[in-house]
Amino acid sequence: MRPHMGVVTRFAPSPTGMLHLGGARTALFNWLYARHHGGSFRLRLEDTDRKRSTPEAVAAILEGLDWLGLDWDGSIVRQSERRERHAEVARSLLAGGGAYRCYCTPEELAAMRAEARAAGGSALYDGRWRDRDPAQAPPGVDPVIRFRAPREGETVLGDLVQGPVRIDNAALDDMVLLRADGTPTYMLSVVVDDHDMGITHAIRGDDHLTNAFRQTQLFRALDWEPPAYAHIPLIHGPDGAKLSKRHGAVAVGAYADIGILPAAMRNALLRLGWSHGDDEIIDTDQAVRWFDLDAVNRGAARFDMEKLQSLNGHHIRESADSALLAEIEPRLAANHPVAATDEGRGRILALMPEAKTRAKTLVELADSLAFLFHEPPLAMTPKAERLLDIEAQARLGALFCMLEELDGWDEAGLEGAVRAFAEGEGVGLGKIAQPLRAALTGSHASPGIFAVMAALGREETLVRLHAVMVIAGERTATGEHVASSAGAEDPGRNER
RNA sequence: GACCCCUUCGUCUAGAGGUUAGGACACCACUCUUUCAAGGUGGAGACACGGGUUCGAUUCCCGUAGGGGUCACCA
Repeated sequence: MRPHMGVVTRFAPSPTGMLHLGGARTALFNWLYARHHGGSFRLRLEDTDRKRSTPEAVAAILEGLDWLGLDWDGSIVRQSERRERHAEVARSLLAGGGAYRCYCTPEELAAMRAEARAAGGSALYDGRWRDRDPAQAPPGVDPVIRFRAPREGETVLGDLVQGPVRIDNAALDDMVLLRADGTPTYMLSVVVDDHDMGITHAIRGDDHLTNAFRQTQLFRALDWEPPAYAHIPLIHGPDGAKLSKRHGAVAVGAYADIGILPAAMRNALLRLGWSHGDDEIIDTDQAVRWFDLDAVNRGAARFDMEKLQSLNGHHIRESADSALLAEIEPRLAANHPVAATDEGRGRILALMPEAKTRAKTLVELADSLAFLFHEPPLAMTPKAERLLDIEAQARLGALFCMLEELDGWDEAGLEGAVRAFAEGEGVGLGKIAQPLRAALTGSHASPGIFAVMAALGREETLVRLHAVMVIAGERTATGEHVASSAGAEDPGRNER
């Protein structure tokens, strides 16, 4: 498809809950389509159900879109504020015979449905007031206004994703346009607003497919041109069913919390149902350039957390160190105020190039760097504990003295010095690096040990090493470890 | 139940009437290596089934099965 300047898309959530994965992807596709064609992307809140719509949900949706980086054009349209316009359209339809008053009570309708279902059919309104004389209206019943839908023939939808889809008009009933209290229903509001807003393309979930037929009929009755519809497949949970609260983390905010980058989220959502050959890592500029509806799949997709994390890892690695620092600084500073100082930021930045190749989420990234701010003596993981055996402690003592005398303190110099030290000891580098890692980080796994030493700085490195030696000394003294010939009060000094 | 949609490795997907059916995640092995990752190399792994159409179908058509969606004075 060629860029089409007149494109107007919209994301039209009903503010009854969080912005979930499905809605986020619908928003993304509408946004991408508009941006790709140089058109505009509008936001409309479908809050005609006053009982279920909440300001909290509105806030959550806006926050979600903001996080995803999906900006809309123009002002937000609140459907509830357009009630009068909707009602007016319904009245004009009524005046022209395109709609009629129905005096059925909810009980009557329920009975009708039960009957239809029992007879093995679809639970449709049978149109009993369609041609009935309003003079027969029962007293005291406020009528609803129903659309006089065509009963013969079929309605064909040229869906941009699903292709041509047709349905017998007999399979559709006369939907309610205006409730008994005079408020418009969703079905009416969408049509009027899509028309008034000049929406050219309605991209939405597959679950709206049957609505499209009804809406198309309404458009025609009003003598308006319906937008082009594109019904994208739903996102399913791991069990293959439509995503819902019971699937756990479906609100986009939950992904922000676990440290997913918006760029990664967009990438993941984009690849669910849309593809561009074998491309997997797609940034937003490319997405805008490449996105079009003809490459959208028709089958539903399941959301894969593992793949999101992998994608997130890629996007983290491609992020600037300073951007990542800004992301994790608050997370780190919550437990370690030093992290928010120049000194702290310096340490984080020094290790960022190393750390970012290892993290799949910002949470992991922050966690992997937290040791920088732990106070010696460091808490040791069991594996780290095991690395610091008597022999290792002795070597660390000797290493401590060597490092104390070392000129300069940069990564390359440290690496050279420690390698030389290992050689002098007649052991592989691992025999030195691992205990050293345990002593400096409290863990058996960390970024490269020389980068860690450089980031920590000479003083802190020595303090941490010393702390380990002191503890070791105390343990030997109290007989906590079986003393070997190397075990003396201070392994460092003993070696000398 | 009625109507509508869908069906390629476990998952997301590419693909063409004739391909060794490609990639990514996950998995396994090897490699790199100071650890863990990342990276590199390799491996295992799919066209739901049955009929057609055709010289040839995984690809086109029709069924079947399976999955999903919709059937409100909700959106």
